[in-house]
Amino acid sequence: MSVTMREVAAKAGVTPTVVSRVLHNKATAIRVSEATAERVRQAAIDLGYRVNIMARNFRERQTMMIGVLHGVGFERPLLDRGPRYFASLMDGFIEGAFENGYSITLCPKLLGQTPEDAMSDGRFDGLVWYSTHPSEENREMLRRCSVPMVLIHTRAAEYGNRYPSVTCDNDQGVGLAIDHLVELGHKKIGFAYEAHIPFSESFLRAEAFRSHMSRHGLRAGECELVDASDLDNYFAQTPRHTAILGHNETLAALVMQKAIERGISVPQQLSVVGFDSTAYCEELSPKLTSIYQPLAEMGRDAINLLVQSMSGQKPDPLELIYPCSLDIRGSTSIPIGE
Amino acid sequence: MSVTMREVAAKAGVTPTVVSRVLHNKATAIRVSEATAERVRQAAIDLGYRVNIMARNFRERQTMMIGVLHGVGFERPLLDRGPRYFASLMDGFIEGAFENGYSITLCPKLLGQTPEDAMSDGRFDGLVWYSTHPSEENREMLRRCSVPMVLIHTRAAEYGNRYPSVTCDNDQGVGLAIDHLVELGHKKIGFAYEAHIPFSESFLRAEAFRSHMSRHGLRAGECELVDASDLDNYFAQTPRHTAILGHNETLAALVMQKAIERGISVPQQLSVVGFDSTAYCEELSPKLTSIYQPLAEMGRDAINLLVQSMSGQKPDPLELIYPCSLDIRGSTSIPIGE
DNA sequence: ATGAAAGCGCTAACAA
DNA sequence: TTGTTAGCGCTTTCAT
Repeated sequence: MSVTMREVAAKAGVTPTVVSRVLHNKATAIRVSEATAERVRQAAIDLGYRVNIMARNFRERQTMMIGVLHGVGFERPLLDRGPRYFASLMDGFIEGAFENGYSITLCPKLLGQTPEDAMSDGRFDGLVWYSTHPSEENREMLRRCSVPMVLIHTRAAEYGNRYPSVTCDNDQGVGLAIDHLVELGHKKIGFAYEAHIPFSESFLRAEAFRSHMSRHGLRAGECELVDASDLDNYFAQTPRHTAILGHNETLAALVMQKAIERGISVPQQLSVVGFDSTAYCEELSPKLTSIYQPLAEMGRDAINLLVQSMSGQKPDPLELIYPCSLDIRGSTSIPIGE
Repeated sequence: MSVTMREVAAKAGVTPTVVSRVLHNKATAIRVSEATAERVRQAAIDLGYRVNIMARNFRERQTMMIGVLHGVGFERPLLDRGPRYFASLMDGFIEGAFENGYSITLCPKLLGQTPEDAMSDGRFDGLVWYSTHPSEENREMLRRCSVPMVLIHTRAAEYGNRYPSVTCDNDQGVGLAIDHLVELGHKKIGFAYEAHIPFSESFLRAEAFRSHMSRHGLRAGECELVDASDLDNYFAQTPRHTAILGHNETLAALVMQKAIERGISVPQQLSVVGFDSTAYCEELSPKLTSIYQPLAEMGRDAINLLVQSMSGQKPDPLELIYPCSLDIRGSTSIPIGE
């Protein structure tokens, strides 16, 4: 197989301990004579020695790997097209991890049978949790997790401040969107979300929706909540809103598509606003007006919090909350006939 | 720390050997009484036991991880915007790896100091090599690599058929582009590439360019090769071509941008064709006509070849070559005044 | 059906 | 300055 430390030691006429010290110890505390050290280094080169990282990781109980549980609780998204939420996050993860000398591993469900296994079997020094689905199953998973973790789109408090978190300011972001629509003259505004998939953030955003609507003296009752899985029904009659805010860019895109299929023109007859504002919004037709959250930056900073946790520090701050902005594109305009 | 096998064994009143057999052996050869097995399983659950994967990997000399050396020999590309070459490949890698129970790790250069380290230190069961930069440094790296690898965009023969490879049919792809331009009526066609970055494929594509030009009886001398790093100069005077084929989508986009900056309209005054045809081509204005290669599929199949290598089989076939097609978009039209 | 023993390659505490 | 020893947690012969 490949060359081990023992062989290098033999060739240099020393013990493996010395080889380890010469090759891998911090320069300060080597305490090996330069002559010996040189002999060892030469032997290592001659033999093409390379440390067995798995042996070392095993002994040191660290892997320099950060795991991203991918597709747990939702479909695995594509990177090369379509909604770019995950791709944006990944860019941030990669940047943050590489800066700190960590690598990023995308981990399928079946690795180690259950996600819990992948989380707790020593494979990773830390984990990124970006599933926004707070099912009992997922909560239980987080509870049992024994490695440092950072939460994205879930507040630290939801899990007893056990893990640091990175979120955007949903309330403020939604406020921007409502303000924009109200300024355009909209009064009948709906909020589309997936009723059967309880994203943590859809509650927050729905709540923000209600509060900002009422701030403008607008109605935001049951009728203003549009179930995304029931859009066909919704559009079967003339929509009861002149504008719809989607819980994320995927949903907003779906709303646009379904509306257009029904012959409802966007933005003339229906304005649509999304949440996320990635490059995907630019690809849609019309281009989607969307609330921007700095996903790549959030991903990078999440890794930095995680790195703090992994090195035993208490992450400071425990929560990072990013303000949103609004990217106005072609999917919003003044409402018809007003 | 976390629960070890020894503790489970103690609780169940057996030895670690038995625990290992019960919990991790293939169902067939367990050879443990059902009563004991049940006791062990219960003890494991009670204690929340989870195998230490690093210990196992170390012993078994396998990691179930596939490494993607990322940004070696080129800038690390973004996933969420811009040229989507790497994102498309990644989608394929992820799909192929997950299907086979492997995870995908993106590995920064600094991991283990040199890329060679990351390649040969036992971290990965296999590697994907998609750097198309055949520098002497890179060649040396491949030579020293001691784990199974699959090459993308580099033919197996370039490295003595030591590794399987996945490529597209560059000649056929370029042929499609030239045919398209000639059909439109173009005669003065240039090929843009980065003269100072010797991508393996730019030689092949340049060669294909020459051969297909001459098939049509068109000139393809030095003047038809446009150095992408010198585009400002090229466009300082009226371009000597009515159409330019870029070595990849990034370059083609750059050609378009530089032309438009100079007030040369695309496609009216200059037709542009790219290579790769990802979603990025749709984002450009005008949308970029481009040679399509099925990157995601290629990535997935590359992993499958790699998995064969990793399991000790000779990959069959050793080379996979994919035909290209041409996606005609808005960046090509009939030449002006002809 | 179960156990004992060895060892994967490395590093660190301790000894010389 | 160098060596000895032990052990990380697991799996696998080889006994019993």
